[in-house]
Amino acid sequence: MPTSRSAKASRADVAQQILEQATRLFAAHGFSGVSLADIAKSVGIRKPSLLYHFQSKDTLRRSVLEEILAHWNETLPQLLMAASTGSEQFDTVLSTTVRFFADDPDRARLILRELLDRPEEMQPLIEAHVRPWVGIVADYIRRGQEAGRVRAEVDPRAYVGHMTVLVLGSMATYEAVGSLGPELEVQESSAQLLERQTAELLRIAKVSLFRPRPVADSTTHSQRNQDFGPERPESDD
Amino acid sequence: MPTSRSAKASRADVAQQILEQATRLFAAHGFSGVSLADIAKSVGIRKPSLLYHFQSKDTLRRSVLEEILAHWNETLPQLLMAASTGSEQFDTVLSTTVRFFADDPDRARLILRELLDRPEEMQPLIEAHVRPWVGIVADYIRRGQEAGRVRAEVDPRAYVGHMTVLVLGSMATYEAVGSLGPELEVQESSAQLLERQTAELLRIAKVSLFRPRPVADSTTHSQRNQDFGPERPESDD
DNA sequence: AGAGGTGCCTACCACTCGGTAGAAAGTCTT
DNA sequence: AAGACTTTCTACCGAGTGGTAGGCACCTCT
Repeated sequence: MPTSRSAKASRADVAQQILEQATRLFAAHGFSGVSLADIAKSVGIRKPSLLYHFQSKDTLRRSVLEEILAHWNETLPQLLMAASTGSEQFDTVLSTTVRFFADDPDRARLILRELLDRPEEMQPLIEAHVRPWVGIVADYIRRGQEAGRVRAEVDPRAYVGHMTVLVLGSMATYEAVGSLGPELEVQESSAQLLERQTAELLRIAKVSLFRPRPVADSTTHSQRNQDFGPERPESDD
Repeated sequence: MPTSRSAKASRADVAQQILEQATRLFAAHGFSGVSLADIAKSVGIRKPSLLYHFQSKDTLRRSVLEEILAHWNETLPQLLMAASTGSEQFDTVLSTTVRFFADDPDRARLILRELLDRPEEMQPLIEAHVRPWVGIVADYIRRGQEAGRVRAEVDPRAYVGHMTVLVLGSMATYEAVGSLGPELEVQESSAQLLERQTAELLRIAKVSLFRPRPVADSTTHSQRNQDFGPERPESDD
């Protein structure tokens, strides 16, 4: 076993570079649209060197996917522990999910591609990595429905499914979709575009979940949020 | 030029079969995940015969895409003419879009893949085929905002973009996403699953657009739609 | 110094890819 | 029946694919 990692490009370092480039290229062109030589070239090595670190192309694909899911499993539970109330937990899951994919849209592209290419293989991964917090959100929604805060017609699990797809799809295609966006003449930066998309996703997710607050009358066209529910833990009936 | 089409498998017939199988296979495995031999085999011919009908693999890809867009351009304007009021037009565009992809989820998969694989190439196609009715919807939303019917914070074009992605993504991955759905023990048929998805998409699209109707108080948990706006053409302020 | 391991390389393999050449088979017109 | 045209076929091509064999430089430990 190696004892010191002083010299340049230790093993883990190269493997990490390969993973990064593979993620980028698979996300952009799909698994079968990228050759091992392409990936090796973008790392600056030859194909057999790549196969020294990952036994096969399929191993590399699985590693890329696992890295994303591992990162996900590191991120969410940690933030979730800080949230005590159900309302905070819901907010955490929602905004963390959106930001996780906004931080690196390649993640969304890659998972979306896997969902399209290998739905049967993704099914158990969804079970393992998504179910737990689907449970948290679903429970919160159910309690919200009992309290009258959440729209009765919402099916908790179906809601989570649709929001997941909305986030994945929006982030995966944010350039093409964003170009439909507001009629700005000025060019928006990618960061700005992503920020706007993120805010809008959160809005849609909340508004399609929570019942509107009962407001006496709405004669003014004020921009006040009428049904952003989770900031108000106690329902009023 | 051919004068009679009596015999079996006229030219157009074979070309149509090729298009259908190519659509199916490209949707399932992606453009680079399918070989011309695969497509030819599923039609029951050899590869050179396929290349007799379509000069190259890329020609075939473009033809598949064009066929879908052509079908789309046949469907929508026709239904749109029947709709007189802005509210009806909005409803038509929304439900037609959802049903167009629910009718054949392969359409959604294929377009989503193109969006991922070739965003630059898709941009002008989006311009040409999506802009017109984005305009209709955006105008309707803007008028709705002036009348106070539509949430002021909605950006019309961004809204259309997100709804498009939501529909595409939901239909493209409806099996995987639907499996997260309600906790039914009974197996749901694909048709039922798609029907449920369709209804939920329409719900989300409307609820995230229209302002809730002012209701005096909501002490009962009635399932009455509180903010399905478009059935009520005149606003009340 | 030298043994052993690590990481990368060149060279090569069998196979598949999209695409072409050109002959054979069918079909229609006269 | 004969010619002309359309459609399909077999055979083949060069390029590129994932993957292997084996050597070579380098580092570390004894």
